[in-house]
Amino acid sequence: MPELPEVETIKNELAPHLVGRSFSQVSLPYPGAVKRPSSEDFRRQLTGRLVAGLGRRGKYLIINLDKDMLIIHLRMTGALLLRPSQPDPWARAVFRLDDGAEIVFSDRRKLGALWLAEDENEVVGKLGPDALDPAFTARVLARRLSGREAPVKALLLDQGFLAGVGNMYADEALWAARIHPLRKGKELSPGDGERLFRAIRLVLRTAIGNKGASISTYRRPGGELGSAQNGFKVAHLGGRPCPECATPIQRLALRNRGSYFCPRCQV
DNA sequence: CCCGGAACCTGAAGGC
DNA sequence: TGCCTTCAGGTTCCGG
Repeated sequence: MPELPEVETIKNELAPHLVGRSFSQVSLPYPGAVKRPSSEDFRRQLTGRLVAGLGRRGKYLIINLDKDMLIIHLRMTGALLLRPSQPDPWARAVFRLDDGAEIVFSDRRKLGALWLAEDENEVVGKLGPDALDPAFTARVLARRLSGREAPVKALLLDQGFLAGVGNMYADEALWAARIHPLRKGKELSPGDGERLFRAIRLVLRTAIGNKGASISTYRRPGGELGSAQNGFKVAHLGGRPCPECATPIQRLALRNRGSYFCPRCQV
């Protein structure tokens, strides 16, 4: 599932193909993928636009244009693929560039979303601090945790609390910080908060270095897999021994999501 | 504001 | 073999 490291990888690998190019043709096999404006206006207004640069806020990819910006969220199964060799049955939008290249927005479950916006805050305005933004510090995290009754895992998944962390990396960060996923935000000590902050940064940076995690459908723009999943300690590893103490990793359901943790290390 | 649950989606996997 | 249920989880919406 694309979380911050996956979107960052896609941004980095797509940029050389996109920056300085313009969109010569946009087609929408699934117009429902466009959230704003209407799919017809989206197509018309995007055609001919020049790409100035790529950015990211949380899990949102932001393609800055000479006017306006194209914002893409991949949700669960979305991918942006360069020149797919086979016809893609899950193509929801196809962007042809002025050099003949094609970028296909492929999304099996149709949960992904596209916007054309004048100001990014129309789309990402309610996000919390980006997990890799220098403005996000241990002090900021501690302040945001204070007084919160919700389980810390639920807070990490709330993009209004912190933008970029999803289910996999929340589990990895909580394991690295030795914090049980059900601990309430307000019950975390200053030491817990400091360890959690460092764990979040380390886990995300390591995953970016490994070009993201291909747990299920994630592919990089060239079709390659990421390798971050090979370094996972607990995420999706129910029943396997904890790398620290060999206790079997447990799974619990939190908000309809699988949460993996070590019942001995994480208290 | 805070919290938890359902809905949106489709394909894979498992039970019987 | 085939039908049915469950699971996968990022986000938004809604009710308490």
